[in-house]
Amino acid sequence: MPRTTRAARKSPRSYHHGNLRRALLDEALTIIRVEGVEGVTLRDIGARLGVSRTALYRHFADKRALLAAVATEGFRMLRQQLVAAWETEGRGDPAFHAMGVAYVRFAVDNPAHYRVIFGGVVEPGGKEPELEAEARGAFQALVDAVASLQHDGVFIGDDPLLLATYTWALVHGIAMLAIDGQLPDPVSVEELVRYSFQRLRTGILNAARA
Amino acid sequence: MPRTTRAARKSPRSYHHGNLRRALLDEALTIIRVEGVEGVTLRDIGARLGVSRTALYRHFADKRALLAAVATEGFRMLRQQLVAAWETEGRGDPAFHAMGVAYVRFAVDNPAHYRVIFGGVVEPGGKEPELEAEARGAFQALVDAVASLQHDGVFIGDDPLLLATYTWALVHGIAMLAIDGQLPDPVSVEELVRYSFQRLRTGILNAARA
DNA sequence: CCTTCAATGTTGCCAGTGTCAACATAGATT
DNA sequence: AATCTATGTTGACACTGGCAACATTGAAGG
Repeated sequence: MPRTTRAARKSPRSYHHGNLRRALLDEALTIIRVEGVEGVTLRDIGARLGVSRTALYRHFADKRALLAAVATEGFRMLRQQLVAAWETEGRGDPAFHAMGVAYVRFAVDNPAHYRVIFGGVVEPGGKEPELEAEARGAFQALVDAVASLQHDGVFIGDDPLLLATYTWALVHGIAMLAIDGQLPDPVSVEELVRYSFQRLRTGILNAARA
Repeated sequence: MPRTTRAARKSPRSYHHGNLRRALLDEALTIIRVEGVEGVTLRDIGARLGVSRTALYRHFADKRALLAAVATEGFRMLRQQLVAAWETEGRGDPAFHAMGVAYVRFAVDNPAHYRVIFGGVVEPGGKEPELEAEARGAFQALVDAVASLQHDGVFIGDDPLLLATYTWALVHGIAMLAIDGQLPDPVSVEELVRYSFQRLRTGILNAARA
């Protein structure tokens, strides 16, 4: 006869959790949101889920792998936001601006998560193929938009990869400075984004070419 | 009679080090360069200097304070590089480009150090007045250059603070993507910097205004 | 010169961390 | 019903940052 119900928090099953991997990911993300990456502790995650501290090792190689999975999910969410903004706003010139706003907003709304993705916590070198694929996917959304606007004659006909990387660096830099609290005093994120896209367009738009 | 010479590694004095604060900073920076921030250990630093593991607490409040000092020095070095490029190249239009190149080069040459400065390890919120001052100083070098070029009629007459922040976000974004290994495959840092400044200028230069 | 004292460095100790090895249990397969 | 594999647990270990108490030094003041 089994001891007591000994029910875990999540699932009705007692010993086997059923979907622990998913639960671990969600819990890790919750902690990251509230306390930042530093607050993530394998023991704490286990305790919150009513599970042992090493249960995690049946689903992730180590702590780094867990954070890599969190980063992977971050790239996926980011891509969804970007594509949504692009499609919703009509895949045109204003949609490109909306993409930029959505990008920066994602970082500002999820600063700790964004830092897990880009803060050097996990590197895209060789290992973690899923992470690399998802990263490429997010970037591809931007490249596609750029290529589309080039095709419509809105943007100049430079190498779309270079052009997309250029704009990516810009929004990434804005996002990073913003979540690091490094923006000079009277400058707000919204103001900076608005101004940056204004200046960016003047350099990118075909009409600006003499 | 004193035991033995018991000489530490640095100074001829035995018990008192003489300039331990400086030595701690240098050693921390050396470790950061080689192993990254994760490799920094109070015990290891102490051992390398032939000093106890807690000797550090007579010169820094805690580990965070040590890293904040490293970041402060990083800002100082960065500002020196920027000013040097600006002055050496003649304070003109090409000098601005040289500043950008120097900025990205600093990050690429000292990736781990750069991440200590901007990676959210230490925040510029309230505490650490020296860090904030040095951060402001580095940014001011950029603002001064922008204002100078505006005065000479090379750049458009927008708010210099906004314009400077815009260019800063761009080089910061390039630097971050580069040291994170996130640049898409065939794009090199040098190529991206060159292209970005080309595009940036077309947006910034007064001549580009219809 | 001798005493006193603040600055600086040391040792003992603690809670907390990631991770491994050995073991326990459950659910699926035969 | 017996067996096997996936999944979860317990016990241990080395390592970390940090505190309290103690030790040593060089300088200041009589």
